Amino acid sequence: METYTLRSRADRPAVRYKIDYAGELNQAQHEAATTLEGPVLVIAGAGSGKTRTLVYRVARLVESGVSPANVLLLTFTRKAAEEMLARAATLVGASCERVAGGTFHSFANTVLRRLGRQIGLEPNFTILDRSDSEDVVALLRSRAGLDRKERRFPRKNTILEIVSMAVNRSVTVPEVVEASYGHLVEHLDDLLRLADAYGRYKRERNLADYDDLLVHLRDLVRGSPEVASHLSRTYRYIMVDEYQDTNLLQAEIVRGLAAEHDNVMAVGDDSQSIYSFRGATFRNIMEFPQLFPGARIIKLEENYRSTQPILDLANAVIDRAVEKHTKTLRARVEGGSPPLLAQCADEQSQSRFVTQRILELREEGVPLSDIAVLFRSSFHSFDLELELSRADIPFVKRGGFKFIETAHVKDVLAHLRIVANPRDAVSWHRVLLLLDGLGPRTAEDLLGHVTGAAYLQAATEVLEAYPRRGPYTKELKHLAALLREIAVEGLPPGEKVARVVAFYTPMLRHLHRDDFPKREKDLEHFITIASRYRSLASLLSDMALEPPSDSVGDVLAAGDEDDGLLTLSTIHSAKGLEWQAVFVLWLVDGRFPSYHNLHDTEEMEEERRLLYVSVTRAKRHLHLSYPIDIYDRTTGMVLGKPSRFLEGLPGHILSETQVIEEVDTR
DNA sequence: TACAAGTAAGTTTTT
DNA sequence: CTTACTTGTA
Repeated sequence: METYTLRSRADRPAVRYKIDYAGELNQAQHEAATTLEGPVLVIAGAGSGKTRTLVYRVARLVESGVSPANVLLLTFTRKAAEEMLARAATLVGASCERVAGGTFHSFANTVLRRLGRQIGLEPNFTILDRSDSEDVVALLRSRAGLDRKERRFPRKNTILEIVSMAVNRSVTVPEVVEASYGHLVEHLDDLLRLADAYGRYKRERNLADYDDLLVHLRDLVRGSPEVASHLSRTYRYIMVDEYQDTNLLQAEIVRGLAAEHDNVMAVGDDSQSIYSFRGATFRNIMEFPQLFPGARIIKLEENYRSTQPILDLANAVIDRAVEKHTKTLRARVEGGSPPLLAQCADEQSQSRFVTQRILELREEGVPLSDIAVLFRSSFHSFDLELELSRADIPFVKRGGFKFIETAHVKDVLAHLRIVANPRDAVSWHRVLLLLDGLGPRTAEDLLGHVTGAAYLQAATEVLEAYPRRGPYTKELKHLAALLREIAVEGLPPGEKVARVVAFYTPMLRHLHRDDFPKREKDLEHFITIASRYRSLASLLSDMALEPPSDSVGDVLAAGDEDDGLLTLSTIHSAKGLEWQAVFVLWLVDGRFPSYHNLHDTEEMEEERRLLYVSVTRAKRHLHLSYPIDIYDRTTGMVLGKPSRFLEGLPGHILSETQVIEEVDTR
């Protein structure tokens, strides 16, 4: 038969992009943003436009015709994901907001609510936060009779640290004890029994702690080929930000999710790995090419954030790291002067120095919202907070204690969690103890009956029919009525919270006679937060995974924002952020680096990276400060030596100054 | 026996 | 300010 040839359609348009990718990104960024298929590792130095690159890559994917629903963006906080997607949306359209995004934990939560049954997890499981987990451990410990004082058995906090460390580092409990808790070796058998009981307890009551979310998701993608393949086909393009702060479990999850396509872009900076206490390891970055053979590696080294003198300090700090990884930041921003190192007589003087400099900066036109004060530990800012209030400088504090972790908010939450998961013994326990005359013994007896009930209705009937008599008999009936009331499907979450608060307020007043007004305000605030939600389930998940970090003070202060709020933050919570002016407090050996980590090289290296992260948050103005001759009561040490990370730096890197008192000449 | 209230000490970083 | 332990009370 003869043939007739159709000519190829030369005029068929290749995808036409609205965005000029080559023009708006530098060469390395462009390569990263436009490489869509296959594994890619992006080593992104601080301020190198990593976020910008990710945003453009999302846009590129969408412009190339990939459905947003097939893209997964895993970030360190949900806020980071939201911001990136919003920016991508302004580039190519609102559909970008349909990209799946969030933290590993929140992603795991979503998937497990849908598919958890495969591994024996009911969809209404309750997420335990750290203090919930501690409650469980305390209960199990006393049940096992391990709280008798002759044994000097470790505290619940320590027990959980060990168990959690084992999970996140993917090692066994004995290995953790041997490596980091040598003094507890004699208790190893009991620890193992307790760890075992803890796992069983959670399984029986449909509870999951933070670690479980990751473990379950890992098991899901590893244990069941159909589920893995289903997920892998849903999420055809995966991006993981802050890869240096992922742990082995998370790497396994990524590996499993990408099983069908290998389309993974991991972005990170080994010099900014600061979460090893959570099991994170920058080895994940190093080993990415082994996990994904054929991975393309792209380095972003040009810094668009800071002036060269600031980067000189950053480079000098990280240059002395034991394991250094070949990356030198080069500034694209002109000018700048060396960072200031201020020696202060005492803590007061440091606080006043910072306050005064902030006021000067504001005079010079730097808005408060573009200034931050960073510190190693949350409590390092207490004195400064007083000084700032005196000077009428409004601020928000990130990191440290959150409003959601206060006892009264947790009490209210516990009622709602019972409704969501009637088997949640932790919340039952908490709620029952609130009743007058009802203590741990009675609560446990009641729990035996209550959590056997499959439905809330049955559980409330148990409360009403409880045979033992006490001052609490009537209150149990009230509680039962409340729980039934807020279990009604159609009632909006805000209203549910309001009813619990109404029920709880008399107890609050009784429990906290001295300071209940402050706490009542927190609860009102909580009602407001809750009314933003459509479903109780999403409210509860968010409160566990992405709790609002604001406190009552912040809400009030936010009213008068002429030039915004000053930020106070732990270094950990400052990750990924930037400001025109940055202050770093307490650069004293023993505080920063923290005395906890003085003995261990690995941990000392992490402290060094923490300083690197702090320094690279600053765009133009950087102030480091330290008080001298501080007597630290908890350790009995006199802290007087500047941080070892600043020792022996070339003279021109820092400009050193001594803060002195004005001489009163009146 | 079970609960409440009072006293003495310990506090990194976070999902 | 919270937690663990001690003492006091019904």
